[in-house]
Amino acid sequence: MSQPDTKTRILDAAEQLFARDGFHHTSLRSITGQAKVNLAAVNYHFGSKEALLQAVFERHLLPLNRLRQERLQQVLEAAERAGRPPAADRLLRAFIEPTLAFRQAHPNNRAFIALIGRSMVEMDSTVRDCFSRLIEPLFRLLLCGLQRALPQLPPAILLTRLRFALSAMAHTMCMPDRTPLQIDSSSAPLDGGELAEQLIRFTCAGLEAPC
Amino acid sequence: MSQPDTKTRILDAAEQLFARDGFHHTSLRSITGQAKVNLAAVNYHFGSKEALLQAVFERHLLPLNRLRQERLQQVLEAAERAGRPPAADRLLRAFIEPTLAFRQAHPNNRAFIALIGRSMVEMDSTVRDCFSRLIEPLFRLLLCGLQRALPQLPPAILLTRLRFALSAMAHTMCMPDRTPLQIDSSSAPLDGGELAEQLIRFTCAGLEAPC
DNA sequence: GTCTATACGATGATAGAC
DNA sequence: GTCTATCATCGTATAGAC
Repeated sequence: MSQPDTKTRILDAAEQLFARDGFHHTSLRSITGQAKVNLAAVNYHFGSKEALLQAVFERHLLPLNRLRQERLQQVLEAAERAGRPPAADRLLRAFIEPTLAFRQAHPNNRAFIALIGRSMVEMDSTVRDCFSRLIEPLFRLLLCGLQRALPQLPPAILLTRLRFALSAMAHTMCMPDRTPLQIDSSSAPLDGGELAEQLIRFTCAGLEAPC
Repeated sequence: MSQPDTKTRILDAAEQLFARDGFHHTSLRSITGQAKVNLAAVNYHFGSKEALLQAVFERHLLPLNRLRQERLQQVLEAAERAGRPPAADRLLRAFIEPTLAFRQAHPNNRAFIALIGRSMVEMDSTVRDCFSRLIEPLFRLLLCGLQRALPQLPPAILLTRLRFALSAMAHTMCMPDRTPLQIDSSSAPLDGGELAEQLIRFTCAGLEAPC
């Protein structure tokens, strides 16, 4: 088996280490060490540590976002044809299911999805701004669909509730079984599919609560 | 007006800068610069940057947690006396309202609550571990109360839903009007009290959703 | 006890030789 | 494209003044 090229080796190492240790706790020296390339190769190929983060995001997030956007638009168009508003749970499902499918498609993808979850709730402006640029068009589409699904909610209320829902989603993606509660439950943790179902049920009930 | 002592000046500066820029983007030099103390004063008074973070947490979180614990126990005891399970929304309210009241008690407290919100969703293990130690007994009490309020939910499901709820709470605390959606809503943002009401309504509906 | 000045090793980043 | 050398800045540690 031939080694992937320098750029790919750096991306692979960075994705894994960013997801495991976080952006700021990952040094370029640890990335280049694991990728078996020279320290300066990162700056040559990507320009900076921050630009490397963006490249890591774009490699998988652009295709994944295309998938989610297609699913969302299918739901919206089907509702349009039927002459009734889309169902909130179908919209949420169109958003969540491709993410889960991607995560389960390959063992390496777990690290990427964890990184995405971290980034959705990241307070650090370096990481958050970089991620926000890539994800916001999709969030906007979801909000637009939910406005049609739940026309009784004032826009400000819906936006607030969507933020609640996205926060819950983010945590589910990055730490399916740990935080913010570290409590060691005696019962077995939920598997990926069951967790996604619970997430959809929870957020849907919250979004649809009387106003 | 006499200056507060060195230790307090460091705590004040650190609290503000940690909340604004995050733990890792705040250098000890910027803290000691703003506090107008010598760089080495941090290590003398607190031992390390991480120990300083813990001191910042403890200064306000220990009293606030006592308040929240009292409120939670009042709800639990009132239900006990009435011979019926506590209401989920009362438990959530006992948790959220003292937090909001503290935040509105003094302008400087806003930075601290933002820091707490950041810490609840913090991926970085330095910040999260330090914070978790202080907050987990309270989370445990809340979980315990919710188990009585919602006995029909299997423990694993309830724990999962509580994690969803806490994630939404965390974001509300640290960024009442911005993230993860940066979308500039045309409608006016909700004020603090209304936001808390929406949060209680959302999380309560999610927790009580059929299983 | 408090505080200051200063130094150390590691980091992200860059310039220039090859 | 790659690598070595170098830089400013980071958290930390310590010696010694007051």
